[in-house]
Amino acid sequence: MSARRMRLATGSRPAADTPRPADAFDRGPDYVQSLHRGLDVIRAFGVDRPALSLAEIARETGLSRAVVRRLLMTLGYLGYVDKRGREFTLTPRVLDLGYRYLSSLPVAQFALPVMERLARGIDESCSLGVLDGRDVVYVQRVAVRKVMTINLSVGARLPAYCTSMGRVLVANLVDAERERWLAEVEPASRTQFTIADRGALGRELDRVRSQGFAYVQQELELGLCSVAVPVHGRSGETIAALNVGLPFGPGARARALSEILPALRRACREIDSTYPDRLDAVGSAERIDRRTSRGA
Amino acid sequence: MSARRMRLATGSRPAADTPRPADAFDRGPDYVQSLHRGLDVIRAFGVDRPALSLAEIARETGLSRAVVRRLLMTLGYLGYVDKRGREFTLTPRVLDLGYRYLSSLPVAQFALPVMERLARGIDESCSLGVLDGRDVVYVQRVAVRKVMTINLSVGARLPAYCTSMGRVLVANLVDAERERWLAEVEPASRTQFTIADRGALGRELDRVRSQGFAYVQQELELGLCSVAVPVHGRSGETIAALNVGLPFGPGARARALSEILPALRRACREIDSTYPDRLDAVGSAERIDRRTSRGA
DNA sequence: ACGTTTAGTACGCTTACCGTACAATTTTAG
DNA sequence: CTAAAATTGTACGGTAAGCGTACTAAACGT
Repeated sequence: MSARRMRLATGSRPAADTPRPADAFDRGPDYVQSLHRGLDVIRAFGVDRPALSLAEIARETGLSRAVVRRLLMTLGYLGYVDKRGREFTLTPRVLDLGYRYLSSLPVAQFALPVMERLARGIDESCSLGVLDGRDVVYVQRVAVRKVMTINLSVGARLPAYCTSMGRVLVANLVDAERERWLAEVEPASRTQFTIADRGALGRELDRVRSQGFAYVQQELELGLCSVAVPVHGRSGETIAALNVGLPFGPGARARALSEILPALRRACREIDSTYPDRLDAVGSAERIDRRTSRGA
Repeated sequence: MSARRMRLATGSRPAADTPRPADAFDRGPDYVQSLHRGLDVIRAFGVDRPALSLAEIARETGLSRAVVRRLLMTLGYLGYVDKRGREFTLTPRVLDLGYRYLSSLPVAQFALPVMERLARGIDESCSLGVLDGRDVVYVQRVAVRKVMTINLSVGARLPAYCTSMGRVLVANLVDAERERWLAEVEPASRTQFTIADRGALGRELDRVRSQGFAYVQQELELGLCSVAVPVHGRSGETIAALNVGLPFGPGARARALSEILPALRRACREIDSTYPDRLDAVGSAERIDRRTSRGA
């Protein structure tokens, strides 16, 4: 019996009894297995695995070789993967997919020139990020030469709980979502300074919200600090976060608060006023538990 | 009768009679419809369509509403799309897909710091691109404030035939592929300066290859010029192109050739020497005709 | 209030997909 | 250099996963 048939058993609608944010997606009867599997094949590739063989992908994804082969042939036919000998690689075409998202986020475009000026002015890297579940995702970035241990570019992800942008974004979620996020977050002590306690994190979020910015010092990584402020949409809701990273050292905090923060605020006002209409999507914490099993 | 059954009729292997580059993909018996359709749903979103309703997507993709719904539910379940009211939007998660490709292209990482120095030195924007079929795809970019009519970012695409990076990349393809590319290109006169003649284009490509760089003046757009040089992998093959754009004006050409070109060459040598092993994929023109029907 | 468009549900049909099994090829090991 | 191991490619029967039509319900526009 098909999974879809279950609908008969359960009766009518899937009954949104859990206080889920209105429009949630179940893995309900409407679920296309092949699409899920195909996307997982793409995700099998990554930083440390630029080229994979059929068998490797099959092992990686837990799918049968026959299935992986069909999926790869399809992706190849569509131009998303290339084959050299027995190795498969992703093609620039998959970038196109991601680009769809970026170009549907106008603020990423409008912010760029402002970010360039800002980064030059203070000679530190500057990024724009949005929230996706537990992570901050970088949607725009202007780097300056400084050699940092962390090399981030557009599309990169960092845990929200220990980054300045993450805190700003979570702090400005509507109450219900923030609570949900806090309840589900799993903070880890990345350094000895990381706030890894749920309670303390909650209090910090309150503070961030009321003071309108987040300053994080060596919580993600030793030697690294950052300040972030919220970027607002037309109707005032937070749609992104803008941050500046700086090396830790004596006076880092003072510099962050007295020099950088005001510059960030100015940049934000510019962005807020510059861009015209579409104010869309900061992303939400809703998605937190709807991940594919083979997470992150 | 299933399409896969056809294999019985055709006998053994699909017979690579056409002089296709060794490992080509057919839309053969191994083809997963749902994956193709699902990816098309993602591609339905774009610059001018950040939020779409079910019916709009169905119209856009030519799929039945029931199918689109199932695909959207699946994408939603996996966290690739969000739903607000009746509108669907892409989430930052799709960026993750594109990011897989970028991070599997090491040169994009290694080039960044070099590009930053270069861009600052000459105060002009600098980009790194690879070839994908008929297009150049931007995989890294360092912009400077100058207001250009064209606003490019990572993931953007431009036709190869009328851009400096495109010419460099095509010029350095192996002979067979370059011929193929030339035979299939459909040049259009984007400005009165565009080389829109196949023969002239072929000659220009030869020149570009022998001289080791491409200079393009107002062929893509009036007021815009650019110079590009090839970036090499370990084994000497061209794996990307590095370019600098500059505004057109009297002396633009002179400046491009006497000031910018040497700087580009220097930057290239740095990149060539810097990065360690993996030299992968410049992308190829192979994929040119394996596009989904609802192309670019 | 009424027609029109859109979203959601139901369900029978079948094809598109699955996975096992086998053959051909390449790689590793001894 | 040959045997064993691993990987890719091919074949094919079974079926459930996905399809699309048809209908209902809700939302929208005027």
